[in-house]
Amino acid sequence: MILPVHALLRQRLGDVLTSLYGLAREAQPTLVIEVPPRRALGDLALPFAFELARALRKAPRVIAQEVAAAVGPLEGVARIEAAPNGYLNVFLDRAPFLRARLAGDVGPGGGTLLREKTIVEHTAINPNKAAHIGHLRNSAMGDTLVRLLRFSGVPVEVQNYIDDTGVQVADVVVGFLHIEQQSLAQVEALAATTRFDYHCWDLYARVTEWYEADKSRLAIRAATLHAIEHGEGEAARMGAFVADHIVRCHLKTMARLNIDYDLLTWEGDILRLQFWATAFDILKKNGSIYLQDDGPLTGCWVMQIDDDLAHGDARATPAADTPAGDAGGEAAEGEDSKEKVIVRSNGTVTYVGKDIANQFWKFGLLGKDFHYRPFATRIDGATLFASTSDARHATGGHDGVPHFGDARAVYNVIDSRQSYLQRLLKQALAAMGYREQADRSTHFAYEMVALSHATAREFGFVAEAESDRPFVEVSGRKGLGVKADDLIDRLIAKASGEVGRRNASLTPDEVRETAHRIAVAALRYFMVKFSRGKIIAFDIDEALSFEGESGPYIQYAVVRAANIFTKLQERHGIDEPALIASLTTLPETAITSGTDADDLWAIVLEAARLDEVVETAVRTLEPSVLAKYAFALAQGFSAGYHRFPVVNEDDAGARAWRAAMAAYVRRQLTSALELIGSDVPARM
RNA sequence: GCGGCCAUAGCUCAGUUGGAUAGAGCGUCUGGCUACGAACCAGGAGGUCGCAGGUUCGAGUCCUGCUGGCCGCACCA
Repeated sequence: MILPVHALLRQRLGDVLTSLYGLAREAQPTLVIEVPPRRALGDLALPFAFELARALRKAPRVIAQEVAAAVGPLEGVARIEAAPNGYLNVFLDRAPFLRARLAGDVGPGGGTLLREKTIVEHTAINPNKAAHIGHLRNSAMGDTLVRLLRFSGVPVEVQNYIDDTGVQVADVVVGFLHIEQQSLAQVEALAATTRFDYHCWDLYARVTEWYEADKSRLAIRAATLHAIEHGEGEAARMGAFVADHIVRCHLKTMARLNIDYDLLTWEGDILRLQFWATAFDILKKNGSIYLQDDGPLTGCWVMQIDDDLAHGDARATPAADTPAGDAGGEAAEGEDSKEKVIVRSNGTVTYVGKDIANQFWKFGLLGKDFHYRPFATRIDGATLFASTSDARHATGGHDGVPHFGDARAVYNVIDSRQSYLQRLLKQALAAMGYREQADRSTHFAYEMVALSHATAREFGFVAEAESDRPFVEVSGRKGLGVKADDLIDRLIAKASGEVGRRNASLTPDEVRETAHRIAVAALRYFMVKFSRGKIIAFDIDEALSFEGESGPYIQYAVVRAANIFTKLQERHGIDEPALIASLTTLPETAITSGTDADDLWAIVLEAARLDEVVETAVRTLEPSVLAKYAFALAQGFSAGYHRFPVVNEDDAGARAWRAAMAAYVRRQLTSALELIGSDVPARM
């Protein structure tokens, strides 16, 4: 871990800049710390002298020289020198650096993040059909964000929002009742004996066609939706059953990928517990929304869309936010001002309204709470809770029910097509005067997953494979897409073949377990290796490949590092703790002098940067930063693995320091893989 | 029309508080298993960073304009 070194350097250099040039902390440039391109130049580099050159009327090189001369001894730092071009280069004390980290003296910590309760909402799949590949990007990104935050010491609550009262559930209910003519009892029997989520997948596509064949049938959908919203009759009971059962299917699918949740929040509970009514009162009193009495939106409660906010962050210039309350005035001034309907003229609330209520609740601003019930068992054996409207089913405030909601920061993991609506949420908070909450309300947006042409063809979607675009869009509505479980199954099957071929001594169970771990690494790495703003053209062959830039490549590096210690034990009778202990007495030249030493050390230094990389990943909300880092580190290790033999090395000093490098890389890569939700098999 | 995102090697992508010679995977060509496991490694070829201005000691990165592509801007969610 490198951040403690950064902190030490910033502290001391800040002092030096003050005493040398009379610069107060506020007057100093941010002390950017980077890694020089080659180890011979140093281990850390600071370019602040360039920035100060003008203000101090001195050449960067002179500043760097003066600072270097004034720094004095610093723990863990071998020397600091000014480069001819003006960089200040820092050389670390290599052997003590690695010893301290292997001894566990330097763990994660020292970051600058807000360590207060944070809610991350992700997954939120409509509970009406099987999860598909597109959903996996959401869940993989969201879960990795959660792990990154927790690694950084932030307490996180993971929520999965379940839209059990929406049109998509209604559509499947329509399919069962009107196309398949099934009773609730028959549907229950079906669910008990089939892949229910797959059945609903197909049924949903049929319902879409059924509507298209006769548009008048859309009235049935409207009636069914109304019945579900009001909890009336067979349709409502069937809707509840479908949602519950499909959610359990989704949980199983996600659990296969090491993804789970603290709480399921059900939209139906938001309705039944009148969360909206409460939020509505607040917004009305505040003037944030008002009844439109003129024009096409007559009879609707609408919210003024603030153009300043529409541009991005709800950053507050005092001029921009003070008069927000009087938006109730006529639209006289704003030629391009818009209104968003929150409550329809028929009195029903839109999705935005429900979301506003939910967002208020997440921040503890609603003055109301759900009841809670145990819903399922989590991966680690703990209880997954779900919201409920019924106090009788609730476990109350005792029995170990955590205090849900009431967070200081909220991340909503939702695809970028919903950016506009997510901005409305921020605006609603800001308009209410909850400026801080608006600022800490973050839309974690990402682009969609499409299919490559080859994969689209492979799945038989020929008609959709237009040639003018580099990818084919998936559509749950048309049943066009790759189901998550199918993909996971194929990955496991493929990996099983490989593992079986390479490890004849493994039992079938061991093969399967190993293949599963490899499949998870492959899939989850693929889902996070691209930056959020990129559309992924999913290609089955590329995803199934375990070579090159992949999760399994990283796992393979860790397995090899582990094997070194197995062999060391076998041939030299030395285990990892003994080896680490021996580092204090053996010569250090293998890591301190010469080209080979520089290259060995470079791998160690890179391994130490995990905490720095995690901080960057969180600051930029870009899990791909971690993925790329883990791959590069594995790559560095793999190269070193060929160049620096351990077990076959005769020199005890070289052997020990090389092994120490392997031990540290192994630990850091294992942590990095954990952050993308992947375990490391013992063999592969 | 307004707003957001995207444009870097043949293909897919990194390059993240502006910094030292623009990197990686795939593909392609050459070489390496008498093994700490070749799911690997070494090396070659491959780039006017969409275009034009601007800011700066320094721009793939920041600003302005433009071009091309995608997505939003519902009394759907």
